[in-house]
Amino acid sequence: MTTRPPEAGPEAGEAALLRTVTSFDRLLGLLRRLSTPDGLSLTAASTLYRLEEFGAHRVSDLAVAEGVTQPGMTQLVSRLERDGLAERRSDPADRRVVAVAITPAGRELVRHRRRARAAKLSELLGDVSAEERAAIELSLRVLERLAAASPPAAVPVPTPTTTEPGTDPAADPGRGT
Amino acid sequence: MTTRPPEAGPEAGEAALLRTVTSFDRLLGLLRRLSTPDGLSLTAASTLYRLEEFGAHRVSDLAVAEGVTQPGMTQLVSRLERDGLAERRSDPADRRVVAVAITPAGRELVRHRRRARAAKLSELLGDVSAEERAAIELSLRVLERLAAASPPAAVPVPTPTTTEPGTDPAADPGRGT
DNA sequence: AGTTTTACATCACCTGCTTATAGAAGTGTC
DNA sequence: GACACTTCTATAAGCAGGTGATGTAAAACT
Repeated sequence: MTTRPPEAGPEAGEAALLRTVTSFDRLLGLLRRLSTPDGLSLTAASTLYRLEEFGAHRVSDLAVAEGVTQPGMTQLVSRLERDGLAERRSDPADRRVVAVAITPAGRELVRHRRRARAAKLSELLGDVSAEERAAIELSLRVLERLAAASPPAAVPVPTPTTTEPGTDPAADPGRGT
Repeated sequence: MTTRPPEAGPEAGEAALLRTVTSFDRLLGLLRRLSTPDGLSLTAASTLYRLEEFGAHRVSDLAVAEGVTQPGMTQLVSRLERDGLAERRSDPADRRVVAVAITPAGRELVRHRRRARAAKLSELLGDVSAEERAAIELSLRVLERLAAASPPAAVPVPTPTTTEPGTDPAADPGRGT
């Protein structure tokens, strides 16, 4: 662990990449330690966050965005609906489409979860320097951006209206291609 | 998204923390996109990495280190053993204990996986600036360190010998408390 | 109108965890 | 040195959350 500046040689970057990959594969273990007892799986939480931030989505767009198959997302939406956290709305313009939207209860749970996990994360970051903390915050945002931009471009609702995202019950779930 | 220096006010850190938590919960989706077809779950990969880097571990230590229950780890070890990637050795000093060690085939697979995922990650990081890339590398190492240090301190084998870690078949899997 | 494509749901199945419990081996007590 | 107690791993039963294959209805093409 030499304190190598980022502009080191190219093969040094190669070695660092291998280390980074290892750390990557260990992330799930860390996520498990942050677990909160709200009964929400990681995919469920991420989906709810998305619905809250960007408004209604069609099922297939959610599937791509979360990196699961369409049947998997259909089932997840069914679970969310059963628990009152999301709801299905039919699109009058295209009756094949289902628009999935978050419910007030879903919003409430998202708020609670965010706070609970923030507290846990804050505790976990107790011994971390401000510099490292800043690096974590930056890199997680970058990684999130990468996830959104990667393979088949899972672009959420383009929010064509000027309403608050996710608050418009008639938000157009048009596909994001 | 102002380019705020890390020494900003305390309540600004609070808001950033909430964003960070959200990104955190989305990490699984990103991990799914990196998937390689080697049939290794994230926990399995992380466990193999650990065995490769730090040598033999007892089952319960692995369970703590990976954040799963002891029966869960017993089953994972059984799967690894069935696939020839790890093996159980009995500890003559304490016959309750099982020392789990990686096999040559396991090492081989770890090498392949690391390279395959490094290639995928490298591709994913194509548009990322060197600065952001350095932040990612740093933060992942910090997060890995945090995971290792958090709850009941899952310290691996102290490697009392001077042999290459993980290459000594008789590495003492003494508990790390 | 007939074919093809798109969008979602359903089905059967599997992996990877969980909790509860059992069993075997070490440890401390008297 | 027999007893209770603790520690370590394994087993059993069950559930959540995925997958791939397929069904069904609506839209789009020609």
